[in-house]
Amino acid sequence: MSSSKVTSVDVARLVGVSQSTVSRSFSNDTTVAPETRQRVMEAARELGYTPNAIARSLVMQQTNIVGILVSHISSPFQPYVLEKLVQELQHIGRQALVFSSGPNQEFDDVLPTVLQYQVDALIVTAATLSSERLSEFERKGTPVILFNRYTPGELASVICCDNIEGGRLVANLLLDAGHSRLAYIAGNQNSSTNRDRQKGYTDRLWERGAVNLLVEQAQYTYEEGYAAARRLLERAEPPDAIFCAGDIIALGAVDAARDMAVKVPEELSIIGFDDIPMASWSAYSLTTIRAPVDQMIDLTMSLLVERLEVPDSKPVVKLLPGTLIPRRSARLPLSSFEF
Amino acid sequence: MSSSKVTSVDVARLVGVSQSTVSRSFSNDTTVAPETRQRVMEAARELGYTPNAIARSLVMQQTNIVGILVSHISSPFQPYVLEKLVQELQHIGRQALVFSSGPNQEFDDVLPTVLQYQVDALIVTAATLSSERLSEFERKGTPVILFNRYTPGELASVICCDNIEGGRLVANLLLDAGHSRLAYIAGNQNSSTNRDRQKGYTDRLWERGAVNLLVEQAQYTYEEGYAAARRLLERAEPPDAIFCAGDIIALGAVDAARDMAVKVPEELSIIGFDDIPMASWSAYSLTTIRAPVDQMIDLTMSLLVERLEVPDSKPVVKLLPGTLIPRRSARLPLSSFEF
DNA sequence: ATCATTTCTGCATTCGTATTCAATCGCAAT
DNA sequence: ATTGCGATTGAATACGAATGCAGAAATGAT
Repeated sequence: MSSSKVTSVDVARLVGVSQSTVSRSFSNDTTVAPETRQRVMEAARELGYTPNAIARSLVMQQTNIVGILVSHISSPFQPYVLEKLVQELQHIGRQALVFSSGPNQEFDDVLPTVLQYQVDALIVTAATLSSERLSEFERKGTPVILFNRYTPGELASVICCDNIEGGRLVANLLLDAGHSRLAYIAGNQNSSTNRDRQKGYTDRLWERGAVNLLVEQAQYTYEEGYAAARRLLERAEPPDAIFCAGDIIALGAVDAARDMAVKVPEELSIIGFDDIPMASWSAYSLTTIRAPVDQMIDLTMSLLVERLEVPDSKPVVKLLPGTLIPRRSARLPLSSFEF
Repeated sequence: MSSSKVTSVDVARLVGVSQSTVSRSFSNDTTVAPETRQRVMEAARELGYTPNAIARSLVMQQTNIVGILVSHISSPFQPYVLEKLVQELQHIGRQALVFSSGPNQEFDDVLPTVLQYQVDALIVTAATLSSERLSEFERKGTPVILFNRYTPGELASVICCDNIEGGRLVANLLLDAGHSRLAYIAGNQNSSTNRDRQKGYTDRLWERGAVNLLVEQAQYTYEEGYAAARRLLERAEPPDAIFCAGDIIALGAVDAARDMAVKVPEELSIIGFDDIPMASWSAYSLTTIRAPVDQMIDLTMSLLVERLEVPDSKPVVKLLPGTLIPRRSARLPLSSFEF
């Protein structure tokens, strides 16, 4: 039952040195007599002293805290990203302060709080952020990185899968394989991932003369994917290929087809996007476009470090190509399997 | 390009009042002339002033930050919990500082950092925490809540599904339905969830005279569940019922059975634990024991608030019963379906 | 032995905000 | 006009650690 708060002053008193010396003992790059440092450390252990990161942050003008804004962690693409980001941040000695927009809570509501906590940087994954808000961070000198979310503008860095190109790739594949009645199941309407995937897909279809596209709306959930696919398959002229805005939707679509006795891929090709873990499960074996998540995270971290350590670094935009993961949910041209 | 750091002093200067008045204007329960407060707020907006939560934390001796320790967010039970916790914390005006133990990084390594950041409380989900470490928090007066992790001892509060009783329930169900060659696929050996589920299951089997139990080890992943189930089914005398330490393992087991042309549930019953979202997917329709997650989270939050606001509140241990969710992956006595 | 250098340590201040205590003002009652 | 009271406000200090500057001690050079 030692006193609940032990400060560097207490340690100093016990050792018989000044508070400065205690402070210096705890930072590696300062000059303290080895023997003194050791006595300080011993006393610290004895008293149960832990440096106060809050106080340090105040004087150092740097918290070592990075904010992470997420929405719908539950969507299976996110947890992996979040976990990795948290771990990588720990790795470079930063902490992750995580904010989430609830179902009906807009991000702009939580941003004031983020600002108050003096985060050194902010990573935004799959969320909508108004540019006025962005500029508040910019003005404060806090770098913002949009992860897998592409918004034009120079206020923030962007690390994103090239969703437009990915959509085009799918269009080409499906047409090359001879599909003729194409469909798209969209994800959240205000997400940039959905917007870009849809745009690439439909643009390319249009360019190649496939103009009759069926489109259904869904949120990024299994259930909505299932329902949307059902609606498509119950039509008089059901599609023979469905591109889904995300894997989670596609998995629902696969099950919908199975439950309606529509053979995948013989009668219906289904292609997803992201390559979440479940896509590879043997019950699904989902053909999909893999977003290079690990690479994106690596890039995010190195960009973060640069923006934190190089004073005049500027925001950067990086688009990374997705790659086809051919599995068994879609009939594709043989050439797709060649790598 | 206004100055990157605006403080309450700047606002005070602009309005022509003292810093104290600015500070008071931003806290609700203090007495400031309404007209003055308004002028302060206007000036604050004009300058882009945001209160500095770090400085406030230092003087208030309270950060409003709650630490959350997670391991393997990727295991599908966790993201939902994490998201909910983060949102609920926001709801009561606290932030979540998230720490993760990497694949080979023990928790004890990150705890010093947690301590440094002066979190008001700590929530630990599914991780191992030595009791020496726990006592450091206790000594500092920081409440610790173990979420879904039961460790004897009075140093921390515990909110946990009653895994032992859950395991017993499964044993009863499988025996009542007439299964005779029972198996268990274990999860991480050092997790309390696995330990307790296994204990309840095997104890009850033993009590009822079923002594020939097959056991396989796995981590909490689909792949390891798949592999473990394969090993079981390749035996000379394969089991006719498998209880898995977690749903994610069970899903792998279902797919393994399917791939080996073992009919589920006709030839093999599979029961999981947790009721993760995928368990209800039509490709699986997994019979499982549902951990009352929402209830657990609600309890966690109210307990947290109590421990933060009531000075002498003591740690609390709460065990909540799991409930059977009968689906189509197991043959069960008819009575199971009656609710 | 003297002075120059290096190494180490203490003093005092700073970071930005909350809060105690005392001062001031306006206004009503006497 | 004087006193008293409540409502506002300002001055000063505390929170805990980092750091520039200047002594002090120790070492080395001459």
